[in-house]
Amino acid sequence: MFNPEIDDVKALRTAADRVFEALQDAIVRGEIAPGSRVGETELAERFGTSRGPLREALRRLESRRLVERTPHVGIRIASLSQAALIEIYYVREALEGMAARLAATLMTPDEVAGLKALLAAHEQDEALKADMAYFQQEGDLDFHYRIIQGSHNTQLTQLLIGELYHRIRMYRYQVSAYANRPQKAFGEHQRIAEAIEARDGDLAEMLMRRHISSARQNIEKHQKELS
Amino acid sequence: MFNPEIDDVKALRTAADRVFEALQDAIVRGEIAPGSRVGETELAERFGTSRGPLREALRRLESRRLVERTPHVGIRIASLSQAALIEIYYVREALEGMAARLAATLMTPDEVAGLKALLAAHEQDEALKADMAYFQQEGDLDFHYRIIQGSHNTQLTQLLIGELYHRIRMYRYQVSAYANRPQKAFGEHQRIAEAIEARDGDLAEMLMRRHISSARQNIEKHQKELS
DNA sequence: TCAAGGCGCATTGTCGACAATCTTTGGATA
DNA sequence: TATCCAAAGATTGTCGACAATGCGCCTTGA
Repeated sequence: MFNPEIDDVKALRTAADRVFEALQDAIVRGEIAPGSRVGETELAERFGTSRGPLREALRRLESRRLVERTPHVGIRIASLSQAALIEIYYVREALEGMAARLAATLMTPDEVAGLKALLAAHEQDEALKADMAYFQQEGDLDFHYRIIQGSHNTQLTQLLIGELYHRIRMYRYQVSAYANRPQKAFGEHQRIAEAIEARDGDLAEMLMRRHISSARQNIEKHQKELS
Repeated sequence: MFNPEIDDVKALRTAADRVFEALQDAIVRGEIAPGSRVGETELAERFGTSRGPLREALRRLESRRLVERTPHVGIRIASLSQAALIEIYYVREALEGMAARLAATLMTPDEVAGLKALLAAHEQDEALKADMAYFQQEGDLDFHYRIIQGSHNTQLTQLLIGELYHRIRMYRYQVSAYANRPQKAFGEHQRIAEAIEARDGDLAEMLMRRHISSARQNIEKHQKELS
């Protein structure tokens, strides 16, 4: 198998990079309470480094809006408000719609085959553990990742996977996943995949936008019920 | 009187923030050659600070993809390839299309009036200095900025103005602006504004996407001619 | 003459200490 | 009793020095 520790050292040489990933992971997983203020010394100690590399990591996390910083005061872990989550879904709708459009044209046959295989696996899962929302969520992300990468647009991919998705995942950990209409979503996934296989960019974009728009409306409904 | 040094300190408290903005500006304006390697000590000296704050600024610029960093080797100023520019235009098309859609619904009457006033001013400019491409470009950005902010979507605005536009501007400085079909673009701007004023989100999005798509195709044509 | 290996230099990565700023706590006064 | 001011404590911002890594040059051997 593989040794994560050695692997880490080889993959991320500098302490600043290491603490960046570790801290990002801790924030996304909710191991640090959102909205809480944290001291630099405390964090540096926790991750076994000094404040120098830590501050570099914080600057990068600030760019990704995972921490909020106020000069001379300190940093606090970002908490994704309900309003911000809805806003992100509009951004997702636009970007992933475009990704689906591009994927319909640019995905290689191998990538299309992989997408179909993923859906087949999900179909099995769905029969077995229809109510295990967590795996549903992760499977959902896998599906979306593949289409985003299928756009063959590096800028688009970096923006979505490299920046937005961390915050979406953070929110999912916070509210431990809506009962996110799994069977309905699965059907939508399949029709999107079919449109891509048929190389129909217009349709793929439209279906993807509806898919994400539905998810957003679902979230909005839950938010209103809970308030 | 007033002391500019103190004033600087008041505007941007920390040296890291100051050097971040200054360096970003220098990169976007092309004052530092794209693709060139630069030493940390050299940069720190240039901006009158030490390497600590400079490295924090570099991390943020790395997040914005304005510099590329390789561990233990150094940083180089990003150079936007032609392929990357095209990719960014697809992202723009998706995001600004969504912005126009949202703006049609959410812009306040004041904002709509401001947008129309801006276009009226551009019409005057156009008559006076029809060939001054530079002002055309800046006017173009003003128009797009207003619609983006009119979306009232903070995430969308941050993504476009806070991240993407810096790189687009950088490219414009590099190639000192295409003769970017100014009169045609102006007409498109006006029709977009009309759609927003009519609160027609579908139309506003479609027109904005066509507008940006045309610009992209124009750039692609120029790229092919020059190669 | 060319290639391979090692040595030295330059640059980046990290750390601990010091300075600057904010927050809080305590007390004095209205 | 409430409010304002001041001083102390704690936290962030900055700096210079030291360690670690990579790169280039020189030497040495075939």
